[in-house]
Amino acid sequence: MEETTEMQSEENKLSMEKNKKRRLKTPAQLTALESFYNDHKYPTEEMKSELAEELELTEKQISGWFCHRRLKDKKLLNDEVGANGRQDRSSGVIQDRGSGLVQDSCGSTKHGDYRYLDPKEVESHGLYNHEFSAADMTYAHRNHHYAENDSATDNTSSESCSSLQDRLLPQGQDQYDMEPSSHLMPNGSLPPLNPKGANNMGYKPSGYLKVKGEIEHVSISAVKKQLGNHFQEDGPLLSVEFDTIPPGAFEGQIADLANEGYYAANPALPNSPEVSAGKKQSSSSRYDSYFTKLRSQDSHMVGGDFGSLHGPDFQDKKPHKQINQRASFHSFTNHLPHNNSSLDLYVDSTGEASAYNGGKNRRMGTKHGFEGMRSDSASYPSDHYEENAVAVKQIDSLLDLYNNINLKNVQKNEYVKSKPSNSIHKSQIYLNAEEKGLTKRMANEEKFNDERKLRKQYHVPDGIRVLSNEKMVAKRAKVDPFESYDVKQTPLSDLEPRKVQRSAAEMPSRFSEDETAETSSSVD
DNA sequence: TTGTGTTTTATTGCCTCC
DNA sequence: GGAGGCAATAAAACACAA
Repeated sequence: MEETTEMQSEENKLSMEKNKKRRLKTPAQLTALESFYNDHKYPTEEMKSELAEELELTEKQISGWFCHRRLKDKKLLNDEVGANGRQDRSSGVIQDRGSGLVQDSCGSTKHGDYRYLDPKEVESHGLYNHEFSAADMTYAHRNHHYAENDSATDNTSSESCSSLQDRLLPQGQDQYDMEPSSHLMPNGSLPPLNPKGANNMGYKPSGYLKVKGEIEHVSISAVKKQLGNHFQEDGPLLSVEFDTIPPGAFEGQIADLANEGYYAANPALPNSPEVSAGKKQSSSSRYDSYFTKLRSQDSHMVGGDFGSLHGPDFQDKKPHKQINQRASFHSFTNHLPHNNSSLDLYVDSTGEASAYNGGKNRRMGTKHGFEGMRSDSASYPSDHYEENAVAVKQIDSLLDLYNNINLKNVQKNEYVKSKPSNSIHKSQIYLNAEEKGLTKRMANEEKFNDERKLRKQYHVPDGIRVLSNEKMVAKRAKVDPFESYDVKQTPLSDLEPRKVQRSAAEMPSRFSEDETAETSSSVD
């Protein structure tokens, strides 16, 4: 009797061990899932089964994972909103528009959260592919108008179609990178932050926040634009405290606007940080179809040669910004946390990189390009290396499959033609992203090595979550006009070190606690 | 080493839509 | 009624400080 019980318990034990209650997804699986989630938050059955097959998981697991992933996104977004709610209420009319955006990133339809689009609808209707409805196009067009009007301070990411941009910027990373001044105050100091958000979120502000930041930036940049040369980057912070508008400032800009469209001719303000120059350059050229194409591609895909864009001054002033910019396109390959360490990173002049993670266990890949990506994706404990290599191949094939599908649609779309940079094949994007990804990551790693612990604490795959939120917000907002604005919340990876470095006493007195994050986005 | 907090995974129940 | 999704919950796995 007892014997049988023992035997049964033994069997149970074995069976328990065999079917562990909880099995952690392998890093490779997570990478694949995250990558896929980036593009498809609501995968179809087909996708799920295929994914399940590729990853050797059950469809149930896949479904569950996606479900929880969406919940996670939602929760994070809610946290973000909660942490920044007061700021939202203080943003006036423009903010109202922003607040109209739905916070929920999970696409729950039963609560009527999404007044614009159901996420499923978005996906099934191929918003990615820009098959907008008339209303969508109207909205997008309006948005485009905003983007164009703000292009004087806009940056290279000012493509009006956020979804396209999302496709272009799988992680939305380059947006941050293209916005160097968002990380620095005009005097080179670090902008104040929203400590609460930085603390609590553990990842870059995204989605609603980003949109909201951009929304505010519209007004700020409009003022900047109008001020033109009179705008002082090192002056009082816009939206917080304005200098008296110089006499004639508006006339001059009106004339400029009349002559040059909305481009506020203001080349390279003396004190203007790279953004101004960079943005203006990129935006001003947006209407030159050819150069737009080139620059757009260059900026987006190559991360922009900011050295040439901004000249040596900029480089001298903000060397680490250059690093950050070079590091644009933190592609989807960088989905995994903990693989950041600066200690042994080196990027030589050819862009070739050697990276050995000084952390626990991540040995980074050594080459850029796909190899870099793969090694990146496979930068896990050695026992996962082989597995990762296989999985990354699987990711490639999966993403290619769906990306190609999307690409076909994208290429069909006439709208895309006006946005050349957006029509780039995603695989190409990935390729470029991968080329840049490693250097960027390494640069970031070098830059943010000190905060590695903090990041680890949150298990934040830097790009993913942010992009996911952003993408969702953008989708639901019907391609928010301000998605294209370059104003971003400074990535947490940028924020945290500053948070550490800057004590409260160092904070500019004019920043209230709530203003910090807001202003940091507004300043640039 | 241990306790504690956080994250991730799995399960269940309920709701909505078809 | 079934499918799919969300929300709540439990528990394992993990990270980290003492």
